[in-house]
Amino acid sequence: ENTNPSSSGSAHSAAKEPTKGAAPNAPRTRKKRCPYSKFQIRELEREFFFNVYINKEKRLQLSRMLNLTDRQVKIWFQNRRMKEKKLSRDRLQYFSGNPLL
Amino acid sequence: AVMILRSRFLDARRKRRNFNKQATEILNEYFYSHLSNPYPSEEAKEELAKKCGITVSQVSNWFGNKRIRYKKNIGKFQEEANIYAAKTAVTATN
DNA sequence: GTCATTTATCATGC
DNA sequence: GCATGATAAATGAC
Repeated sequence: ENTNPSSSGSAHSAAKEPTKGAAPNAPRTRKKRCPYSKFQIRELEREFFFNVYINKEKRLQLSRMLNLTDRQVKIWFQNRRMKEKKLSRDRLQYFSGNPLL
Repeated sequence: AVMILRSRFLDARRKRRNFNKQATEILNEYFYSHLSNPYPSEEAKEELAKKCGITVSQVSNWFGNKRIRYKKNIGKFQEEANIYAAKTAVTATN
């Protein structure tokens, strides 16, 4: 399902790389948002269930298994923690003021 | 009963419902009267949320979508911008 | 690290 | 058929 642009070979073939020698290009293009596959989400969620904060070792391991960069896995956990916090806020707001509780 | 509430909560989060006309009116009024800096503070968001009968997150979502969609196609919102510009001008004179 | 945001994508309303 | 609200990747301030 997931047609990852960064296929086999170099794991960091992103569109931007700061240290590129003789190319002081200022307009570094923002990486296009690519939704992750069901398999990738399942594995990320599985690890998130065990520990909300992931180790550097497990992060590297996961990134290799899911064909993602370390940065992507790190960012995913950050966004996932924010999502969890928002879910808690929404739950509180929704169930508060409810006559059934 | 708790499970019913929980399922209803999950469904309510997934289903999308349009805001009523009055809420959209209030949000647009703020947006076009702060077009140079359409970034309401946290306090302003809370006040807007209260006046519109929606949550602060929904206010943030509305401004996020409005900013990007306005920037992507200013021409499409020109008529709308003129309407609210005139409206705020009238309220300023009163 | 958090967190507001940008952007694209998803899902629904009509 | 797009308009619109919500969510998912990605960035940057701090």
